[in-house]
Amino acid sequence: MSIVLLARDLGLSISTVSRALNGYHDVAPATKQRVLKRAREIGYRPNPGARRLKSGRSSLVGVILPAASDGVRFVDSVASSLLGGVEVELENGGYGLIATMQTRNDLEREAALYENFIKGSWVDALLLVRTRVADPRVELVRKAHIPFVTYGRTETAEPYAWVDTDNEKAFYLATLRQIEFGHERIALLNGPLEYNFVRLREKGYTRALAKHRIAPDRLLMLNGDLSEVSGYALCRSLLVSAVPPTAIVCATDAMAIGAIAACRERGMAVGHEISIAGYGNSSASGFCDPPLTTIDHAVFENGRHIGQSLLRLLRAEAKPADIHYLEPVVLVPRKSDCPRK
Amino acid sequence: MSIVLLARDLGLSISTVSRALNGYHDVAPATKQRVLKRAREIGYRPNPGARRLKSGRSSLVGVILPAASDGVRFVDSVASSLLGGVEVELENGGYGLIATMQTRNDLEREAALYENFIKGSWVDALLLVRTRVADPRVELVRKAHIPFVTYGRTETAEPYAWVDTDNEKAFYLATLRQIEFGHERIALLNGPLEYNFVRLREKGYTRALAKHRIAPDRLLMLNGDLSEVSGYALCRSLLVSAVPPTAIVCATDAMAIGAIAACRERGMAVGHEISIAGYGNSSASGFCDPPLTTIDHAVFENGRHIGQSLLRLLRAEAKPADIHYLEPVVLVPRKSDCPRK
DNA sequence: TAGGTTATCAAAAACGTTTTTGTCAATGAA
DNA sequence: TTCATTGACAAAAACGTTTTTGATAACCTA
Repeated sequence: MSIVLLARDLGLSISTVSRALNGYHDVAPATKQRVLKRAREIGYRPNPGARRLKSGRSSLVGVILPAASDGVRFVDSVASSLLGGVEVELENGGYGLIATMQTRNDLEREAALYENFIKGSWVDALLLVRTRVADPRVELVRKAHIPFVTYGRTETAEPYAWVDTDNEKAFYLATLRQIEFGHERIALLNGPLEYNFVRLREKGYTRALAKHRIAPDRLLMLNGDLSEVSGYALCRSLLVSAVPPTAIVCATDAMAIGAIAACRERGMAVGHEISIAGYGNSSASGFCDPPLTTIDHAVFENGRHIGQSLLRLLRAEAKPADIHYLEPVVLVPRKSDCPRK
Repeated sequence: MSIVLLARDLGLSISTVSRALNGYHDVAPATKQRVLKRAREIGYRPNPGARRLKSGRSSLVGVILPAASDGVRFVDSVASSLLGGVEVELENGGYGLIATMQTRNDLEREAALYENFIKGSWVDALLLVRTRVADPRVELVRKAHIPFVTYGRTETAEPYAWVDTDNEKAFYLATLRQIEFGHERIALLNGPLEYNFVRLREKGYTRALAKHRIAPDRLLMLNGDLSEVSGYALCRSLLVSAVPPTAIVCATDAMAIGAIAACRERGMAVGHEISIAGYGNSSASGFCDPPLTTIDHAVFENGRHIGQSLLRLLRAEAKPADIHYLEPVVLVPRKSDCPRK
């Protein structure tokens, strides 16, 4: 009964206080100031439940953080920076960001989780992360008529708002660099094919090969999870093959670090006898041996773009079809890749 | 107006439907089943806002994820596993977990954020992570009379519910191992002293030294952030000092990896000429060169303990003073540390 | 001066639940 | 048979907002 107390304290009606607080224009400037001042003094905070119940709005954007499965730990990789960027922008617009965890990743539970989140009107808009090639969440959320932005693209007929890193360009650049180094047998250590970014990285890789008329070799395109263990295991299998690659581009720095370990184990000098590149410019990438050539991209900035896009959608300043942002990438040359021997 | 529709559909009163749904005992078993069945068919979900408004309860536990500052990125380090464990347990108890981000970490904003979260009755209980030695949040939350569990301990007079990793033991073990290797000049590369776990790690370190009557040397106890960069810089400064250490224990694997890089740069063979140990058993720790001797602890299990504790508190099955759980640690010996030359 | 605007505020009706207080019949004890 | 008890349901009052609709006075315009 907080707003009634505030109203009583001020000698005003509840409605006037509410309208003053919400910035309506049919309240006298002087009164408005008086209300605002007293509200601050008294420490009044509108009950979010009541507000949401009445208006249907929560001033909150939601994100469901995917389970840490397949070694693809979204939370652990970029979440901190990305969500930080989102939050910072949303805050400017008077919105908050809340996250909930998805502990299992079977499709049914996922759908139920999203349904609950939306139907419960927890949030006014949604951020979808770690998009898959065919992602049922996009349709599910669209049907709920709630604004949403995806981090990463997906295959769908209808237009939708997305922000993505230029994964294709990244792997085009990384692969091209190996080709220019004289390599021809270049392996790709990639992630699970269900993820869209994995397809895009493969696409960039094959495009670079095609440009130089190098036939892609299926035996050199391996998929694991994105972890060090996986990078180690896949690289190991490559090295013992009949015709091992002379260069390896990896989907993550973690995989590259695993791959480096595998090479070291076999006595191969990475950056001399074999060429390896990673992706992500992780904090460790500059400190492994040899320092990793990798791809850098501004995750925090990406988060800010997402935040801004969400705001524009919420304010109906833009249609989903208008919101597409491809974050540029930049290759960070270090010592792990090298000309062909 | 969803429950009224359901009630109308069933030919029952709203109150009976509500009581059936909430498991009261003054509704006939047959009626209860009928209500439950129809509710499921119709896909009825009580409006969380209305429920919260009326009952004051949200069936939600909240956690505020600290900003990624000082290189101490909570979200990126253990959050995924920890929160996963929390969520899994809470789910069993009919509770959910929501998180929000803390983008800045000045004290005022922090207090305001927590105030909002609590006063807005967003959550029924709170999880406090990354505790500091003197942590104003504990008092703040206690005053709000809301159940809470801290991950990590803090210095406070009143009893409170905590779950923590045995940081002291971890560094006691790691340091002891170096001593048994014959080292006497053992450095500690630690984190910001404001964090409680940092103090505990220092305590474990000094306790091991004391046991063997080695006088702690302030010049060997360095504090940085917990990143690779910091480990690199601190280690570098140690190596050029008058009497460099022969062993280094680090507060994180990341720091250890930075330290290894610094040693390599100066041509020192880690695991032969100099001994280095990390903490956390990160996925990278097994793949660096040399593989890192480190401390392992079950973060997910820790999360589950937190979840269970939260549930017991919420159900008033336990008092905060009864809830103390110290997670055991285990040393993982690898190749980065070695007997004194 | 009369009629219509506008500026400022208030009354009251929701929003969808939970919970308190009844009601009414059936049951048990005396 | 009578009175208290119990079992199963319903009525109605909140919870704290937002929003629609009104009301009043002051201000214009003609």
